[in-house]
Amino acid sequence: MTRQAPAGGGPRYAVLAETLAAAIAAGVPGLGERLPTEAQLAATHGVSRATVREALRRLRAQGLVEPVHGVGTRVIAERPRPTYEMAVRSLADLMGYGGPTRLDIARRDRIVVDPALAALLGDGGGQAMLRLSGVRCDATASPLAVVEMFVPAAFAAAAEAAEVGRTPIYRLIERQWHIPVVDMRQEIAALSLPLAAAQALGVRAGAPGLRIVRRFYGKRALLLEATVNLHAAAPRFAYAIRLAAPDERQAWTSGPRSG
Amino acid sequence: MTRQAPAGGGPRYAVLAETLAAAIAAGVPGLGERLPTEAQLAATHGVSRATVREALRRLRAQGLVEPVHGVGTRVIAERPRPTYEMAVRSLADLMGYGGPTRLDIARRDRIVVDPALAALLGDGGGQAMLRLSGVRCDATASPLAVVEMFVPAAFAAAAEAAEVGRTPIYRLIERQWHIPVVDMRQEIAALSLPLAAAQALGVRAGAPGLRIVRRFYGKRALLLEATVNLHAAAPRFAYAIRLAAPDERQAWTSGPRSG
DNA sequence: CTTATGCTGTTGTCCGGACAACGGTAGGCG
DNA sequence: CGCCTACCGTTGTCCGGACAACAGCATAAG
Repeated sequence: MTRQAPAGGGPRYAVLAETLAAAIAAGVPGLGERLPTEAQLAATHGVSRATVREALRRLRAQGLVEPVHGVGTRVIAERPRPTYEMAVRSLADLMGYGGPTRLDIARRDRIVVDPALAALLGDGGGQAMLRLSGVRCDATASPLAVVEMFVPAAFAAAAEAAEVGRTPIYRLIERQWHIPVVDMRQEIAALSLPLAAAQALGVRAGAPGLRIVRRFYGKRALLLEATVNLHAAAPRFAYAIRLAAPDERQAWTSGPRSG
Repeated sequence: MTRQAPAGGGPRYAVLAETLAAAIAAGVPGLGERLPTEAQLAATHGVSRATVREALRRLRAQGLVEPVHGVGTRVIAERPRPTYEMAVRSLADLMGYGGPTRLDIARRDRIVVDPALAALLGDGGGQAMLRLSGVRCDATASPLAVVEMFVPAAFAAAAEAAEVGRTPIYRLIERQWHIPVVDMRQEIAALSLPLAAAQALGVRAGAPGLRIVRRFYGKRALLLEATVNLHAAAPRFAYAIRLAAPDERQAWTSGPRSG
């Protein structure tokens, strides 16, 4: 007899978790209300409090409930929110380059963000910034992207480090000022490549290209870095990302197999 | 006396977790090696096995270790991976359309995936599929994208539902066969728009466009749906996504405050 | 030499209990 | 009436123990 889901079997905490999740989905207790106390659940379901806590841990991982120390466990959602996470584990991987790449900085200059650039970056109008311009190449030194990086004047010192080109600027900022990136926004669009970029990428001017604008923020929407990458069209370049359901999902859609 | 991090205080499991994390960062045990057994850790640190397991649970949440039933606990990373998650909570939000949109299906036909299409979809060569072709429009009925959707023949019945166009196909499949999407891959590239697509989008043939290929998978890499979207260039269309550091981060950079 | 069997060590599950930390409330005090 | 304090219920932490489920290995059987 095979039982995949812990509908009537499996670990007791899984059974209890499913029971409670079903009850919450049915609206008892409703949104914002409190579950019975852990001791009560243990008594009514004939298990120990440790088992109840394990079940509640699952519900918490699903975002259904939230325990409050000294008060109780509140229902904060009626259905589990399906969250997906980037399969890439770091922002660096997010850049989407398959193999190792190198960034050659050709020019550094200080600019003031004019309205046109502010519209592109979505932020920082009138702000003084350091601009780094260069080309990113793959292992065979063929050009992958024309890159412009913008760093607020306050963090310009980070761009003086010798590692610029090998280490992302936001990481240098994090190291020097201890401001971690908590938010990143990315905007991808097609466009006709301007002459200079087309030449650098080895295609004719006006050829279709891919523009990726990334903005990195610390806490309180503090802009740390903005980059504009211009790529050639397919099949020269494609930007691939992968989203996966987090591991926990397997943990609560099907218990550990047995039998 | 205020202690923020459980460096020398706080819950014992937090102290133990920090100790183990520091040891792993120092390379003992190294990547791929195994931690001492839970019983050994309990003995050497003078705590109960339950406390050890709570500490290991933290390390696991950070992606540092992975316990294997009946074997031991292996080190799978030397440093906590900063994982970022899509700020969007559902795959539907991922599509990146700001407002409500409508999809009009113009044609349905059955095809067999030829090598060229297999290369584009990255999968399913020689497979029989149902193809849905149409145009996605925004609220003002101006065209946003030319869409082609491919559904394996086994799931073609899902595309017969009346909700096609309002509900994603993968959701219809999930409802009918109870196969959830656990993996999604997306590939974005620039290209010159072919004549038909250019006309539908109201731009001249050969104008730059954005191609987004999405593939949805169930368990065991089972292809559920593949879509190809063609968009006009900036500023007509841009694909925006946002990544945020998950809440957990706070949970393990600083233990529960006290004092 | 290959296959089946049992043993051993490890993690997974579960129990019952105890005290600490915390939020909210009722009562006492000014 | 307003403020402070003690109390109570609840979750957080921690203990010690027990058995089940599982992977890997050594041994025995074919």
